[in-house]
Amino acid sequence: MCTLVRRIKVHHMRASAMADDVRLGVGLNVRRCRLAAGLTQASLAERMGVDRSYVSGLERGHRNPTVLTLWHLAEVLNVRVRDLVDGL
Amino acid sequence: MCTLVRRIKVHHMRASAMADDVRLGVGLNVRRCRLAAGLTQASLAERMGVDRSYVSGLERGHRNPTVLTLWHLAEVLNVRVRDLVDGL
DNA sequence: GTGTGACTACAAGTCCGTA
DNA sequence: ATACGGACTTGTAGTCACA
Repeated sequence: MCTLVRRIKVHHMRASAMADDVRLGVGLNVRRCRLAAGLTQASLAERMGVDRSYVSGLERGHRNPTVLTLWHLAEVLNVRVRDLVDGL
Repeated sequence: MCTLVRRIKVHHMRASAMADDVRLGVGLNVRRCRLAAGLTQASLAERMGVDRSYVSGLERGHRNPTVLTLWHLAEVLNVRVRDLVDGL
């Protein structure tokens, strides 16, 4: 499981900090694309067919979305998935 | 463009077929990058700290990895996450 | 218009094996 | 060296009421 990942992957940084960075990076990308599209969290959530609170948690880096979720986001935001993982 | 065509066709396809396309797309990208790095599934799995059977299922499009998993893959494969979501 | 904790269902990911 | 499966634990998806 992920405990193994931690043991192996800790080179110079703390594993939990890296994980947070990744999630927050995606969250900020989502927020940037959402605002660029002129959408509120509520309207984005409605177009995706998910709850607004999920979008909220996502943008704040509290969620670790799957590639399927990223793809749904990209569709609604009219961007590529790669734009949502920018900086990673 | 391919992505645009896909986005249009989406309205006429079953949702599960789209999901399969996304998962398989990631799987093929992973396989391509892994072979380019000269790694076996076993060595990739070991370096990531995940089970080898997971890598197998991933490359065959049977898995829906999270962004954290994609990031771990990218690190070990020495590529960017965007390279793993190429074509999406 | 957004942040948050608690919640259930189901998928992510493990560990064992087979071929 | 890889595909594939079963049974298992952990975590994500997705929701809700309330701040």
